[in-house]
Amino acid sequence: MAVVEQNQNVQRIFTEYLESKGHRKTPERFAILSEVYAHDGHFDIERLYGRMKTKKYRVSRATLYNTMELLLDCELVRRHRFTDTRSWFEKAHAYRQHDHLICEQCGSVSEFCDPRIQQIRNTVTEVMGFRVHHHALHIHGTCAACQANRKEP
Amino acid sequence: MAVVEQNQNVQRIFTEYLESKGHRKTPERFAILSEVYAHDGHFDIERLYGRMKTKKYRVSRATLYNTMELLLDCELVRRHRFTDTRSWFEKAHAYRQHDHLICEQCGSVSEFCDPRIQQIRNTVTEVMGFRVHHHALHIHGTCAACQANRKEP
DNA sequence: GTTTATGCAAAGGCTTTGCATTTCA
DNA sequence: TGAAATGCAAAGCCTTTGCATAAAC
Repeated sequence: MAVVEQNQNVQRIFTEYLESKGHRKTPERFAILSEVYAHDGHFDIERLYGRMKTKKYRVSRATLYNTMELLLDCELVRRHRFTDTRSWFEKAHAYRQHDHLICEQCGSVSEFCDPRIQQIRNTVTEVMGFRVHHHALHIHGTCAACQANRKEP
Repeated sequence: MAVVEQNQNVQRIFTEYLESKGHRKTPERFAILSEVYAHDGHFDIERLYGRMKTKKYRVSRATLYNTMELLLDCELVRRHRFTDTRSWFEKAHAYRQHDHLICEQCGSVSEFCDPRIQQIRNTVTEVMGFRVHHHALHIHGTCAACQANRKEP
């Protein structure tokens, strides 16, 4: 899917969400959504703030926090808590389901997919009656690069 | 394994760890370890502080934070980041491997086991060369009780 | 006797809140 | 016009840090 096309798609989803909830369609909200979808990978609020500040659109941190809540609610964005206390986000659409490998040496976060996780989700619903909304599998350890750099970490 | 027996076991592990690292064997550190192992389930620093304060042994929050780092390092304790920013801990020994179901309605955290997660860990190592240390699988959704309470959350 | 750990209070970092101003509907 | 969102700054919460005092070795 082309970038422009995807952008139109998520803007439409966000518009419908805002209308259904009776929220206002402010330019700040759409500028934030657009900036979020302009990049791949993870980001925190400060990085998003910096990007918008330097580029084109200046918004307050408060509005960033507020808008991220909306984007989380309509599932256009996902939130992660990795090892530090702050929140990390990533766009949720046009990104297949994936999980994360977190290197304890260099702090890098990489992605992987495994279909068995879906089976586990199904089992949890069947056996425990838990209605699954989403999941996060974080695998901590040492990435291949760090293993190569020093033999005994 | 009896509680007293388990306590002796983890105290021995902690002693050996402290000696190997050249750290001092202070009474505060062992009191904290003992209190951590006196309860099941998850706790945050404030709860641990409260328990020790009311009961018998008063330690500073700074010492709690410092000691938890030691207990994490020797793997007598595990740290979790659930939905809020603070850290949650639980004792690591005499607790079989398990993962967590987090209810988005009531905030309750329950546990489950699934052997397929071990297979996923093995695959990550084989395919991506990532040396796994530990993992955390968090499944978010609605618990059975909350589904029963209100049909449409 | 040294060196490390503790305890207290202050400082830090991320996030939330309060309120005046602006803006969408 | 009236209600809601923005922006700024202050406050909150959890955590880390600095430093004097106490204690382990």
